[in-house]
Amino acid sequence: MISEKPRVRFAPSPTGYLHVGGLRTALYNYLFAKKNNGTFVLRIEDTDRNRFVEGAIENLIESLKWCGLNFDEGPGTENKFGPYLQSERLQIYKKYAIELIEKKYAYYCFCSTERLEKLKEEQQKLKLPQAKYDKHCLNLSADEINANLENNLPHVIRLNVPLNQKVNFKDIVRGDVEFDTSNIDDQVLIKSDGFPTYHMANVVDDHLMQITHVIRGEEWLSSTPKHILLYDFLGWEKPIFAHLPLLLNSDRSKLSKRQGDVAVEDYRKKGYLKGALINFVALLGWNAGDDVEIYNIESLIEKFSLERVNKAGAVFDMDKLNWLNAEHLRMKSDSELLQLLRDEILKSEFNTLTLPDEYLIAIIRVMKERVSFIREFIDKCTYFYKVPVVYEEASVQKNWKEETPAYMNKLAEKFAGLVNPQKEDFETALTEVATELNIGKGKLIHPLRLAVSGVSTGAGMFDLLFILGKEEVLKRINSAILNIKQTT
RNA sequence: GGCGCGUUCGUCUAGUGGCUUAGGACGCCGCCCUCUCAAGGCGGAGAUCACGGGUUCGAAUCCCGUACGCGCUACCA
Repeated sequence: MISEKPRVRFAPSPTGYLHVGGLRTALYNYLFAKKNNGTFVLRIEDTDRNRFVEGAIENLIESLKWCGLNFDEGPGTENKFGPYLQSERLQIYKKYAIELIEKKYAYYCFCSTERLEKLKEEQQKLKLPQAKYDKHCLNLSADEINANLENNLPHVIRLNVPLNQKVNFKDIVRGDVEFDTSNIDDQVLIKSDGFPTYHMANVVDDHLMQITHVIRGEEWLSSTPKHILLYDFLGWEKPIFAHLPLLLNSDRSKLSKRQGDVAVEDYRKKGYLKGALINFVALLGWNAGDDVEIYNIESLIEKFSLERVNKAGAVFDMDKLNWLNAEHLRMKSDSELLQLLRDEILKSEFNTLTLPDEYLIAIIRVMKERVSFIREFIDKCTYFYKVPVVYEEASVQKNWKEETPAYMNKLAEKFAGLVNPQKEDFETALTEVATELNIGKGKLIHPLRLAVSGVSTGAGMFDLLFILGKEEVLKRINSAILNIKQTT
């Protein structure tokens, strides 16, 4: 446990949807906060006007909420640390940028993109280890700067990175990391449109919002020294860093849209349960050190620790997600499943049917062990929703023999005599018929299943009969006798 | 190219110097259960712990090097 209450943030840029990698980052932040009685902040890093996407923020928050990762502070919550949209904090960044300029830790740069490009080209031609800004504008006189500013010359503000210094920090996941400032460019802090870059905004906000732990993706590890410099120049206390391993495609490249679904909403639409998605994503890069694989959010909060986060990237394995989905589905109560199934029916071809709760719950009970997705309570047993019109060819060949119609007639007769039959009554009746005909029960069960369901797989035979009810069963048997054509 | 990070079964991982003939999970295969399909139970195949050197009585575990992968190298985040 952390003694002081930690404050962590999930700081996505609103590019249109919540990426599963982002979900994992958000989740670890959330778990860490909840575990340590801390605060989970959502901050929107919308400082790139070129990448503005209409509705992206709403969509992001919607996905987060669906997953159950509710933030304590963020857009819409009134708090002394707001606003939480960086685009609404421009003056704040400007203020600190000016402070840095006054301390000579930053400077105005009036270089044109043309000059910058030319500089880069020349440096590449010289095969320099890397292209860096040449600090040209650092040498401008005060008069020149003022004149340029007065003439409204386009400009940026750059970080004045010192040469030949070591910057090191301790990362919770990676241990000690060290960089040489000679490899760090004079990063733009404030762009010519007045917006800050990520580096400036994230440091200023993390400080002002009193963030204690910066938990983010590994792609930020390389720019952390710039942030360290900024904290030092501004005289601020640094947060603790934890850089998370990346999520990967099956070919070990960074998880991308090209190779499958990456948005949380995609998985939601495909029918994954939020509990399963969370469980799965939590285990991608973290484990408690034991053999437990199934978690709900509470148990994750209880067990989570940043120290047990792995260093290496993890491949997103759909097979395991599917298995987890089935496990989570089975953990749900009948009434929870009923609600989910009703939602699913509304979206299906059976949305006009009036189905009583007891009927659907009966289906849920017999199909629960046979499905991985809610939609399969429909797709894997459509015979509960409609009369079979086609009969599975392979099963017809295997089970529908010359004598079968006679057997089925006999069964139908026996069933017809039953009064308000329960599951066991159907079973007894079938056993009697088998005995009378002097055949094995299988000789009746298989063709009966085909006649009643049209397929060869599914719920137990007598469950099936009971759920459908005597009248429906009789109808289907008779219809099958008329419609199934023997193939032999 | 430079800088940084990483590397245990196909995949997610356990492992922090002797308990390890490297354990679990998903997937795969087989058997059992059984009216089918599942679920469940049992079992199997699957990792020379990237490679090469050290340190040590002893290394997947510590050190060095190499290879490979990934990330960053923007007035994108």
